[in-house]
Amino acid sequence: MPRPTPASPAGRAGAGRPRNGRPRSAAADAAILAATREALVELGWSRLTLGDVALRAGVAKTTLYRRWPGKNELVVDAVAELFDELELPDRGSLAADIEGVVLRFAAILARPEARSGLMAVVAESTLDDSLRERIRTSIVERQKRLVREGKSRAQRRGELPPDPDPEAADRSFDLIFDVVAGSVVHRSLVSAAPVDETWARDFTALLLAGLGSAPAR
Amino acid sequence: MPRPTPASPAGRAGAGRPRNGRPRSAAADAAILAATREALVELGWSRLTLGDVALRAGVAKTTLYRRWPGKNELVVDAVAELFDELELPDRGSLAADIEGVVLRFAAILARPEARSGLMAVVAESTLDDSLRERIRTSIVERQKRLVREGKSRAQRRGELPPDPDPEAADRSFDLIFDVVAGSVVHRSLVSAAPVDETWARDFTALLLAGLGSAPAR
Amino acid sequence: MPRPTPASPAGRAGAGRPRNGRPRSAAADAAILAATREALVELGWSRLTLGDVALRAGVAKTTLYRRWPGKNELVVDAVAELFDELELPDRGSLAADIEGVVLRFAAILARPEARSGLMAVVAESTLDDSLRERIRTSIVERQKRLVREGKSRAQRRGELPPDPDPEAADRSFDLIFDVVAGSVVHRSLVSAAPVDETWARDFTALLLAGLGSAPAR
Amino acid sequence: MPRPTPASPAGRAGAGRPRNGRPRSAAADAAILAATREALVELGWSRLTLGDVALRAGVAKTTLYRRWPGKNELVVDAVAELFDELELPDRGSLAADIEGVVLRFAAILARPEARSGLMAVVAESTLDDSLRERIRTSIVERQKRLVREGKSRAQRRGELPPDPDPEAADRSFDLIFDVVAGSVVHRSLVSAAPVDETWARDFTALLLAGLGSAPAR
DNA sequence: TAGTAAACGAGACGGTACGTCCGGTCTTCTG
DNA sequence: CAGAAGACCGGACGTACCGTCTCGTTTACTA
Repeated sequence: MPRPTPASPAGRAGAGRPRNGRPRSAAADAAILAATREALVELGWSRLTLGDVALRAGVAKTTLYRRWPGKNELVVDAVAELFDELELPDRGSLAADIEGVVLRFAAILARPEARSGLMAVVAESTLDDSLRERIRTSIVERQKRLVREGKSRAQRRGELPPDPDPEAADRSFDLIFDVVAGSVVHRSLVSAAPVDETWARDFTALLLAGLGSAPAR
Repeated sequence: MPRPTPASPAGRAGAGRPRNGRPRSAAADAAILAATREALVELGWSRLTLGDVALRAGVAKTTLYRRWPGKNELVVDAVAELFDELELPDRGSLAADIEGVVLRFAAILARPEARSGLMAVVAESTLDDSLRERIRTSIVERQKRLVREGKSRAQRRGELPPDPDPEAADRSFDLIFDVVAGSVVHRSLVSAAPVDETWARDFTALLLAGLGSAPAR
Repeated sequence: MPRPTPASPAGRAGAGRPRNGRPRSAAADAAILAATREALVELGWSRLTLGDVALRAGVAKTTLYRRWPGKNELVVDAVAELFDELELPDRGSLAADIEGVVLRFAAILARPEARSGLMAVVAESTLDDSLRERIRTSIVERQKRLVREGKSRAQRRGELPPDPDPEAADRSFDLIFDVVAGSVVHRSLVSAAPVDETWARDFTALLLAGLGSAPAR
Repeated sequence: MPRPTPASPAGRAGAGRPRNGRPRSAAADAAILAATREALVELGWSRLTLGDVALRAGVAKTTLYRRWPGKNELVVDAVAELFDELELPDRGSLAADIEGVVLRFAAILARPEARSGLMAVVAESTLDDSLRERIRTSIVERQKRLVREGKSRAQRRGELPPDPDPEAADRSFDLIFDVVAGSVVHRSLVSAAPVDETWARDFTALLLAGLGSAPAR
């Protein structure tokens, strides 16, 4: 969680600025993000109020606006922290690894703060490029590490061939990420059906079969 | 679109009710839904206001509330109409059919009123079961017809075996729907990358390979 | 109190406008002005809050802002009503009439809502011409009637000569008004000393002696 | 102006306290009072903010609060300085002396910082006794010297009889002060009419005639 | 053809949240 | 230790929408 002071002006680098004046309270950041998640659970995105978040965090509204420009940015940061706990333990085979990550991802999506927060900011991002970028860097790119690790682990095991063509590798890489993340999200949020072991096994079977013969073009 | 008067009290059936009094203007419904889509394009879900929709539609706020209970329900109905134009022309092979529907689906998602409207109501539905149900019946179930038709068409062509076990058939049916819809949505809204012919071909290859050996278990 | 709807766009004339829509609640106006005076008593001008006034009046803040542009205008109207109760009963002689009006005027100024309200809006009016105008028409001009009546009554009694030169009459008229009102206000608000019968008698003696020989020039 | 450091804890007198540490900047006091008057001119009392005063004075808010308890007290001190420049040059006759002081007093009231500052603190003082006391000692009592001097000068010239009864003398003294100050203030701030030589002459005539026969009771 | 009942436009209503601003206090670093 | 800087809490500001309500008006069907 070493996410930098959220609203800091991009990059922020090291301690150059804060020479004068009272420094910002470090505790406030954590309290605000925690309060945001708590409010998301109880109220959902649309009924969530910055005044209410400030109240829960024991902080003045001013403090909140000093650090985040608005509700969307705050929610992105609050939700991003949830996904940092995703890990990919080595279960011995590619199939088991995939099933594992699918179930863990679904477990996070089962939490109300993730469900409503994530979808709402994605919706907002359709008309706000800076917000989309914030989501991409804070959440999406951050989790591609899981696909990356699973793949190289499988290559070490010999379950997948090494990448001959780096360009094609990239393409299949992005494809897999979209298929895995998209399918799980759709199943759990839109179809509103459980992502249980049965579904995970079926999905993994489909994906592995596709992967095996997919070298595409 | 023969969608029934939206806020009508479920069922409704034959014209038993409207015995006397001025009937509801049929034009108003269409004007309101069109105005809603227009406002979604310009403002996105969160900045869209019902007062503004009423103004654009040349209608009083009262009229709007007489027909829909709130913003979410209105947006669901406005967006649902967009998806009714999805068709599945017979392109001669299962692969071509899948590529076709993926591209058409992506084309709809490329329209701003669909992007922000759809994701926003999905987000809202995480804490509102009746809204989720409305989405399911108005949008999701409605489009499963495409998968159903593509599948039976492929079975007629002999590209897919007939369903031996109806229970397993249902499972694979839902799985395919989530994979197709979820992957396209994730690619276009979250990854913010284009769903072009290259991607559609790659995705179709992966899916078909998986389908071939999927009955697994 | 036939004071017109306060925020009405100047003049307003008769009932031409309110053809459409729900009409404004007449009761709300009275409740708001009463609540304003109540709050002035308890809090004074600077601690008085429009939100608090709305709360006391059992009215939404919006309603308040729909009728008055701001705190100053509201307070002017609330205070103006207080001065409408000033009367000038005929006590038989000019001296007795003056003493009477001085005491009644002082009695109004002794009420906290008048003290702090009046001075505060006068202070604000030093940088706001429209506010000064509002004070002039709503309060000052309104009360000149007292001087006018007292004077003509005295002329009828033969205590004062009839006005030969109307221009000089105007000048002495304004002078008397400023001297009476200014002295009483200064005594009671700045010097913070009581305007009792003794003071009223002394002041009246001074004024009458001055009046007798004042036509000067 | 040798007014002592305003917020100093009453009395204190000689340099007993400031034994060690950095001494308070003497320049800061003057800068703050000047900035206050400047802000009063531009903004009026209600829009004047302490943060803005500190900024104009080139001083931190902390420094300001160390010396004055709040906005009202600061404004009283800033306005009080303005009235110290009132003098009463000997113009040879009582009538000329009165006309002179009336015009000079009006000239000060014509300055925006005096107009809005003075009336605003008077308004505030209606619910704050300590503020009223501060106004009385800093402004009102201070200027009674003018009436005192004019009166004894007139007695020396033989224009007024010596005071036989000291109690009655006091009463007429206060009365004259309220009439002069009150009339000028009311004419210039409430009636918003000019206090020019014509008005000053009319007013003086009225006052002198009243004074001549006023020994009251 | 008249009556009647509902839908309609307009807009005021009580509320809630917004994002900003200011008042006073506090905490840090510099002189 | 005074002072500059600025973050902090609290709370009012004036605005924008919400969803409801009350009007006067219009438009069909029914009697």
